[in-house]
Amino acid sequence: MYPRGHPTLRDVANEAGVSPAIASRVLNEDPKVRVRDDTRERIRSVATALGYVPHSVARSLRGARSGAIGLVMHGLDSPINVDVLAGAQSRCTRAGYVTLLAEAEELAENDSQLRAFVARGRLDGVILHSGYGQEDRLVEAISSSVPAVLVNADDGRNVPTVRVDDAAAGVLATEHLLGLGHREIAFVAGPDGSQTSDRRESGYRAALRQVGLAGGADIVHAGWSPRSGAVAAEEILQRPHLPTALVVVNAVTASGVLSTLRDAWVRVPEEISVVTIHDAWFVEHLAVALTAVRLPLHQLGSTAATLLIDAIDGRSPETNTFITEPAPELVLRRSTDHPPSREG
Amino acid sequence: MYPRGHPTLRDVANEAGVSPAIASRVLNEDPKVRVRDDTRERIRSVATALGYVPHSVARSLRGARSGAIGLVMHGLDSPINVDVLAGAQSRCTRAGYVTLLAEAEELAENDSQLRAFVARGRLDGVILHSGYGQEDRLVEAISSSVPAVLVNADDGRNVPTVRVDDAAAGVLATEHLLGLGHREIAFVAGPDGSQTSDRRESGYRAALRQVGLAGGADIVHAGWSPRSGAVAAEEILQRPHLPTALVVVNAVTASGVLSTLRDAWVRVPEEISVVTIHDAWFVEHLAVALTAVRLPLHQLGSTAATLLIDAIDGRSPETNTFITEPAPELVLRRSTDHPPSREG
DNA sequence: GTGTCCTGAAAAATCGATTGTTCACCAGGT
DNA sequence: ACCTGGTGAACAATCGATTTTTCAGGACAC
Repeated sequence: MYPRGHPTLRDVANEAGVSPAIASRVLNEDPKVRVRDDTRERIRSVATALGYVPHSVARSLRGARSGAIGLVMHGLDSPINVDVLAGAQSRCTRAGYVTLLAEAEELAENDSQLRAFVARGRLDGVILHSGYGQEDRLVEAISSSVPAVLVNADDGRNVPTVRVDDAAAGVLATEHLLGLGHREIAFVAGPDGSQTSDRRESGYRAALRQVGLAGGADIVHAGWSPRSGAVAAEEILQRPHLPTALVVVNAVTASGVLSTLRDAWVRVPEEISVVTIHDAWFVEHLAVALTAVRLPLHQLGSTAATLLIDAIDGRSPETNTFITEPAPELVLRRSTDHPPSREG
Repeated sequence: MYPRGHPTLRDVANEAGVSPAIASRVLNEDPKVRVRDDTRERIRSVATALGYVPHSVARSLRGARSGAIGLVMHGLDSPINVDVLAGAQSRCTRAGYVTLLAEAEELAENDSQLRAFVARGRLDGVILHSGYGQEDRLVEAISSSVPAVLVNADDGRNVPTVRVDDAAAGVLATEHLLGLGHREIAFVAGPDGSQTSDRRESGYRAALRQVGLAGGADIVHAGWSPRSGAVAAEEILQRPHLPTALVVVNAVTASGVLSTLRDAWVRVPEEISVVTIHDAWFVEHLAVALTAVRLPLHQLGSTAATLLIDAIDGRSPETNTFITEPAPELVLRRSTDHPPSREG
């Protein structure tokens, strides 16, 4: 081994009896350079023999590229966004980038963490999982330092944005219930300010309007946690008149809703139908196997990564992209059926 | 703005009429240097005015530290390990490190990804989520390049290892069932080669031995997926004689087990009790709210990070650490009760 | 014999910050 | 006048790889 542990390019060059310059070009297969075959061979075999590994930091410093992409996610410990994360991570990795992971809340609260994350030279670009409201400063701070792509945000900033068709998903879920004969359908929404929830809600409203039920919108506010879903369900159960069906904004929220209904001995779907948006892995294992709208969330992540990489490579990406393929799709399970008054 | 976008230290120094050397020392608050107060002020205000941000890559090159820690996880899209990931990520971030995320399978399969990840200078250390078997090459490749801490692996390598007390969790789950009067208890195990599963199984066996049921061990092999749990449950249901209780190695596997039991109209816990190890968020929302052993997985991640940071700072960490605080704990829910023959 | 061209490779500058060494200047002592 | 000492800051080397520029030496033509 060498004094400081790893052999450097200079060590390889010395050992091969050439200059670092020519060693660099040979090892990087620079086509614009003419080298004798035996020299080329010698350099290569010395590099292998010494176990030479390029120093990524030195390379970045000179090359102005770090080969790293930042992933800023909400709620790392929540299962909601793992698909997006996995899709983005996988695409970045396959493209030869390494990925840096950060949590949006931490970054927004802690300036020194934010600075460390976007420190110059560290990142070639950032994928910012967004649409949670109240994140203008973060988006601004990040997108002014490095190329960025937003995931799930509404458009309206001058930063490229990618999202799935949440409104269509809301329509699909609601039309399914309408088709089964339901007319009293409540929407269990996410937290205030969530653009994702708002778009799904607007789909729900649109579907109601379509059948002339414009005034029938019935919104119950919850959040992204099982607990908030449970609270919303309790609220609904205290009404004198139950709706015959629920559209729940999200699968995690729905898990809380279903558990509360089970504990209150309200039968699903006999007494009340439930459909959710987001076909997560666990929905078929909940208290009742849950009918859900499948969204291409993995694609969402990977497409965001693709767009970002385009931007890094200098191709300016579209500013507003919908993932339409595969299209949102209803996955039928046990939790939806005709409303009680019309059963059979 | 400056030619290449961001002002450099030299720009700040020029603007303030000093040398880069003194600017660096002032901005880093080097105590060993004497500077007049007005000079100090001038440098600081120029830096602020110009919006100077240090170039992390240049700093790393000189300082031999990158300020980055690698997190290598199994199954990023699986919910099993998010707690560990979140714990490690959070601890690293708070300590001022950024975190690089990679998937163990990808790295093991793809040499160029592995090389990009452990390229010299990029990482100060790696937390390697382990214990899945068949990963010797990966552990070797990583731990020979940078300081590393293994999570969940058996010891026996010369790499520091952290884990929770899986055996104790297995004992706890099994003793709970024994205490309820069960004597025919099957263990639904993880995949072959999983050290985590093996340790939990050994706890199960130990608890049986403790009450003189050494020969009563009944192992059904499954895996980490809901599907594998479902298959295992189907296998059990085809027996002429059902066990009265199941210990399931993991909550995700258990979700498949429970769904299969529900679909086969086998009542839990009236006909069969089920307990799982790993009190994930969703276990209370499954087909039946599931009794589970809570493990300090978040702590596991954060302790691994702490040990790694110690190692990076030159303090050699213990080679074999158990997370004992908080201790494994049984969380009682609906899925366990007395066996049918003794009910009441 | 000298100038030109080409090949193959070395030299040196560069990326931006850090850090050990050196240095100019002034006050005070002899 | 001359040396000493301390202050405040500049100088220059360094980290490791990349890349532009330069150069040595042989072949060839005139």
